[in-house]
Amino acid sequence: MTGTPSRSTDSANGPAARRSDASRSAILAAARERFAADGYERATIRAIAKDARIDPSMVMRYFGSKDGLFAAAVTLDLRMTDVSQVPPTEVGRALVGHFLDIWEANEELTAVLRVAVTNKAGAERLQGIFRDQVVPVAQRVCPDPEQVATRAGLCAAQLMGLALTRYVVRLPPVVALAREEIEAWLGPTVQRYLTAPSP
Amino acid sequence: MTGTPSRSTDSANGPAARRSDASRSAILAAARERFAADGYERATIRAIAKDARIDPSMVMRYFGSKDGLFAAAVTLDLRMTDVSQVPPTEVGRALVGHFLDIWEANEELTAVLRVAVTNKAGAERLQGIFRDQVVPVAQRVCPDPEQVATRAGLCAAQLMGLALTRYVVRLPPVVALAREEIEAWLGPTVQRYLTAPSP
DNA sequence: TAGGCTTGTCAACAAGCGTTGGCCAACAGG
DNA sequence: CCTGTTGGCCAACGCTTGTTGACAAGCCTA
Repeated sequence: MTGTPSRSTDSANGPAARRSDASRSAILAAARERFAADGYERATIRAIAKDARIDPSMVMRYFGSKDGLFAAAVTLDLRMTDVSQVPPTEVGRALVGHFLDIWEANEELTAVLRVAVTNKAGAERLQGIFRDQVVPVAQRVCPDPEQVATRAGLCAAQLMGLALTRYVVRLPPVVALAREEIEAWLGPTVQRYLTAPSP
Repeated sequence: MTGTPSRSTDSANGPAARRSDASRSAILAAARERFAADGYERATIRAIAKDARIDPSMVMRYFGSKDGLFAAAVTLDLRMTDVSQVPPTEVGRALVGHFLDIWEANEELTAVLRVAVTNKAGAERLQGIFRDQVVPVAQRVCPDPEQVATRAGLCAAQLMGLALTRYVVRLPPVVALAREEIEAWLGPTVQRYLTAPSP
């Protein structure tokens, strides 16, 4: 998999592959899963270490503390660059679909959301994601630059509400929705929040 | 069992006033506050008891366990009966306003939301509130009886998303919104989810 | 082969948790 | 008065948590 562990060239090859990389990534994967399923407090270092089949003290050695582990495990990239390529009237629907993709691809967003609710650092992480990744996208579709933040916030409220009810609280009617239904219902909403004239 | 410590009339006077009622309600108030601010795990019995200026063991005596305390502290009544009195075209806006009222009147809804994210019993409590109090209201405004649950779920997603971003995660642009702005933006959304033809 | 990092195991620590039971003071009814 | 019930505090229990340090085995270089 890793091919050459690169003992020789260390200069431009990134941070020098270590023998423990397998353990590191096993811990990170287990951590993501536990944080997503249990939230911050109930995702214990001991449980994560057990999932990764490793000693809890190794988690501490590699990541310093539980906070450090969370910071290392949850680095979220929404990959929202291609929004300018869809027709302007379909931006809402495309964004809804994109978020559904991300939400179902892995558990990182669920982890962020769950942790953000009970942990201050988690909430700040989510605020940062919104500021650095959501607002800039809204900036490209939104007419009035003064309203960008507000409109992005409205979209976030709608999309995170969907995620909350569908993936976390699991309200039965929201869980039962098909992908196309979600796009058809929420697409126009997001579209309006982004582009409609201010009411 | 309980005997009759009541001084005078015990027949139709409810559950017989006790000498400890002041302590009981102090505990319940502190519990609501802590659950809303910290979520289930971090809202410790010891902290709640300290807020209520009482010994932790009394909390156990009165409410049996931490689960029992949560069940007793968070009994949520959305008071959603008067929806039939507003003009049918204004139902969405009225509902948004009503929820803002409830959310800002006390901290119970925030408590339910925060606990529902990390605690299974909390999630079931929220599902019950949705089933028993939200869906029936939608039933009265919604044309097609087969779609009532779906449409109620969509409204819940939008409204809980607002609450999540405004009162829990505190995204700055959402916190900054004025009440009229929220009603103007979300009202039409909720209205559409409830009454517009299925897309 | 010797010596220094790295990776891993094990046992323990202090702190905090929910929970329990015993004890004392204040009250109530006879 | 005495007696039983109630309200309250205190000290402790068993357990789990994040975190630490000592120590053995493995690898790499010299």
